[in-house]
Amino acid sequence: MARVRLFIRGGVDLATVLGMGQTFLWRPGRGGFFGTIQGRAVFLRQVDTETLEASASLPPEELSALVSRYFDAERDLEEVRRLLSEDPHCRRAVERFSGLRVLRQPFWECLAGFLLSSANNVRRIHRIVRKLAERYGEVQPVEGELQAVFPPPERLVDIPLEALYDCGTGFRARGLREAARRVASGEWDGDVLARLSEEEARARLMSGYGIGEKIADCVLLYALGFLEVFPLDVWMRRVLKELYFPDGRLPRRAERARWVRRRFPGVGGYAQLYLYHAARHGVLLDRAKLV
DNA sequence: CTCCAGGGGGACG
DNA sequence: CGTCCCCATGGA
Repeated sequence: MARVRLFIRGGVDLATVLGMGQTFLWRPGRGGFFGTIQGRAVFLRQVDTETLEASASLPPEELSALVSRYFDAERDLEEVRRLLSEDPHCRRAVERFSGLRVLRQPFWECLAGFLLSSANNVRRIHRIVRKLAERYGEVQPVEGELQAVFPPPERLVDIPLEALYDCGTGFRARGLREAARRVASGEWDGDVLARLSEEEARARLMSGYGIGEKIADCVLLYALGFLEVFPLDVWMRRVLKELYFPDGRLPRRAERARWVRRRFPGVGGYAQLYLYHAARHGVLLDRAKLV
């Protein structure tokens, strides 16, 4: 069992980043968080704003590299925050919430999580993911506890849909299993997709059942490193309508993607992350009025 | 009971 | 192109 400390450039708010809805693989416990990275049981703890401590059954150098990549630890957030602050609404969100980061998650675990996100809520996505891990994932010891990791794609390929339903997946089971097949067979490979153009990678993901533009964009952003991608979900539709087009009418669906790309050049993913989090916490929108 | 949750597919006009 | 309904499920 190795335990390492990592420096996260620009800082990180661990509890927020792990719980806000860009990953669904973490549960709080023992003053930190237990979860899965790349099929490994990992324990994470916040030491100070720029320091994390990580434990796992791995050589220290491998653990360090795994977690460092996960948190995109070398990214210069000051530059990102500076660019975001040019937009008044993003600026408010940045001032209110420091320590948000776009994670760089393992491809399969990210894809599975967002396949389960459709017409769902964050708490229940967590519950479904945990159920799948408990039922089909390997149990690994970490930090004095036994942690069930999220199952690799090969493990889900032959599970009957009814068994997945029983974990609470609902109608998302078909898409999840089909995606597991493509990843297990090598048809979809995160390293390969990450090297394609944004458009080509998105198109390939959208060829999968249950993966439309929004879910594809979340995977491009949170797993494949396309930081300019701005996922358009229900919250962003509210934000655009209330904040950016308060009088006029919302641009047509196809128009919105181009609009956000031009509005937040190069940092669309961070812009979306901050707007999403702020809106959900009633900082930019009157949440009571909308929900 | 209805409505909604970080959607998407299919059938319509 | 847009709009409608359906897809499971649990909480408000």
